[in-house]
Amino acid sequence: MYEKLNNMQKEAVFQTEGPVLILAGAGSGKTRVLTYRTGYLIEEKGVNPYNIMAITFTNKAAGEMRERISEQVGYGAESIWVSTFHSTCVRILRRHIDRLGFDNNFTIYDSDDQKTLMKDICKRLEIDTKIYKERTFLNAISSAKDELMDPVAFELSAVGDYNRQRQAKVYREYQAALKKNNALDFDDLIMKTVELFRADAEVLDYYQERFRYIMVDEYQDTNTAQFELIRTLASKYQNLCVVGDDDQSIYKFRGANIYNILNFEKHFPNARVIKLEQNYRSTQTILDAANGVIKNNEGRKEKALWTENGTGDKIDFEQFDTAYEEADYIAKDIRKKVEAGDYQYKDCAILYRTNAQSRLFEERFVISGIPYKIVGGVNFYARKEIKDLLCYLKTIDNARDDLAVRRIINVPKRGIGATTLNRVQEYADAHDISFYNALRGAEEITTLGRAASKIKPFVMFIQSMRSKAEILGVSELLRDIIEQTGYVTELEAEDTEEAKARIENIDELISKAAAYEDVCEENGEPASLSGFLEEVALVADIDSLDEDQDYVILMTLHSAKGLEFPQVYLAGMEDGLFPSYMSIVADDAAAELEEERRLAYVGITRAKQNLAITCAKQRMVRGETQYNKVSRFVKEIPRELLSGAVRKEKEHKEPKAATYQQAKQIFRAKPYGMPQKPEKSFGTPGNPASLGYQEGDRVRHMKFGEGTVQNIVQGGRDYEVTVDFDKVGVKKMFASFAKLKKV
DNA sequence: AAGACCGAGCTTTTT
DNA sequence: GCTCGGTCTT
Repeated sequence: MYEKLNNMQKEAVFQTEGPVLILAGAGSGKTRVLTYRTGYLIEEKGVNPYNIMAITFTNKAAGEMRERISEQVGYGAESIWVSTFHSTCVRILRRHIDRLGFDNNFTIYDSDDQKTLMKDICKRLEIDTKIYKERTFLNAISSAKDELMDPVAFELSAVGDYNRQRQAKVYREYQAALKKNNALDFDDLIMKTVELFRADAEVLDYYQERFRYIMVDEYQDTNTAQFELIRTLASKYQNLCVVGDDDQSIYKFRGANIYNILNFEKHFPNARVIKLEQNYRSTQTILDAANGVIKNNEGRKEKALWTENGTGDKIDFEQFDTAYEEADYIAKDIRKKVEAGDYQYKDCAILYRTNAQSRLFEERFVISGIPYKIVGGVNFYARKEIKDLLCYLKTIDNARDDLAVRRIINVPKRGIGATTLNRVQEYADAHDISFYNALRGAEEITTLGRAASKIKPFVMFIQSMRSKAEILGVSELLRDIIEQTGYVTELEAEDTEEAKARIENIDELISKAAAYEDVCEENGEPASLSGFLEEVALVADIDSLDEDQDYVILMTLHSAKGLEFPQVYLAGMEDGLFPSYMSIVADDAAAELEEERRLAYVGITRAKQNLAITCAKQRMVRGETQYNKVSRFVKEIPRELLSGAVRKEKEHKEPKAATYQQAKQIFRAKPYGMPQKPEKSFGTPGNPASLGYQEGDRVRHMKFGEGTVQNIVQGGRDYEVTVDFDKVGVKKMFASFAKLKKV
């Protein structure tokens, strides 16, 4: 079965002992190598699956690897530890963090929580957040943690630098507050684990013994803390295999240390280095373009991708006058290719530099009725209604998380305001107890007066939920919270489309909780509240990509790493946008431009068969019109690889404002983008009767009011309905979005 | 205490 | 252009 591998891949698979660096170019079959290697370890080398660990960055990658390993290995695959850096650390910390003075049921703070906490701290330290931004402090702290620098070390490094000394003070307070709340932020997860290993030889030895064979994917993205974690774990047996591509290192801003991969042979002098350069994904044209771009970077490990896949089509390069036309072209191109049967929607991906660019495409797709899915942007779990409910769960689970308690104490409104909260906080500080415990003894707080009577029911409620939590499952608990707080009832009363979307999200949360319980049951583990909260804290948007559903995928270039699509559109290839203006004017512009270039390389190499590169001469950025030149990266692609017309002629300049307004209407109605499952109306229009109205009927629209249906035409995958509204006149709209009701 | 109103800042990327 | 957060009003 190893005959399926090329010679270099075989070498990588068979080299099981000692440190190994696999330099795997884009699309060179590294996942295959890792899974075969795992199989080889178990079947040929007799290694116990229990002693193997594979670490990735995203849950999606971990899931895929787990799946492919179980196909490969069969028996015993489930005892291999395959997971992300963050969840690995959480699993370890849940068992042992008490040795560092935390409770094992700590909560995990996301960036919203961090900011709230930071705000608090700045207030307490009397720092004016108009001058010194919370984000700046948090970034400084995050970088420090990436480098394993604790507040003491930070302070030492700040000597003579007043600004840095202030940051050190904030850092110290911030850590103290986290500890008081029994909470960790994302960076702490890694750093505390390293700290634990350093502080406790017994624990370290246990995990070193357990993880005798360690594999790390996307190694070029590890930061110093992650490197130290891996190095420490592997130091006993030295069986460390890392896979990465320095050309795809795109997370420097997040602390990724490219020297982890460039200097691997220095860290592990007896390391074996294996290069995988044969590409199985793309056409030679695409690879030539990618090589043409990346070769302009210095300080990289020399590699040249090649393939046996054949030349393939040229790259379609198009420049437009405006970003609207760009979106329009891509939408039409996708439609054309889908209707010709060349591709399904899900074979197409639009990649861009910034999330903000997604909006134009979204508007265009809504109007054209093209199903799409945007990855990134506002995370499901960051939405208000979801966070509110999760904070109820957090409060029930961990009474020491003051942040969570404060968030929900007046949601829904209980008539408890800022003044009351401040008085409770003062009391809590004075008596050195948690916020929640101060609430429990509200009668004792003399300054409160009558407000104490409003607090009592809240405390009673949490207490009762706490005892229920022992018996109820997470989903039942959620339902109970919703029921008793009247959260959904309140939303129903609002009776707006936005409120409905929120309710849908809440339903989705309940299903996710139920799904969590099911999975736990299957695995024979107890479904704990903490477990659910933890899972929820560590999911990224990219994890929700579902390959079974047919939609065009829109995402940033960063999110696209590790994925591949038959048809890729690189949109907004303009100097100032990509490479970003920030990188062009940066102090270390040369280094930043190299990072941008790697990002371009990642983008190009996502394409399997077809690549289109587009840009616009003019686009709106932050309400201002910008005029941009074609990206320098496009110019680095050999000209003969490009085809496509530079669009000069103005094809039917339809009144953009009108369609724009139309799209906006639809937006207002559906503020959260696509539903989780694309609506039926996308694929199969069904018959006109399913609309529930016909020509001549009186209908009501949520924005336009009442009107008379003039015409219903089947247009592609949906019905186009023309309605004469009493107030606003004749409008054409798609049935699936208009949500017309017969009156 | 709760809702309305207005101005600032944002947009590089996120586990 | 839009969103968030702060202030002002009731």
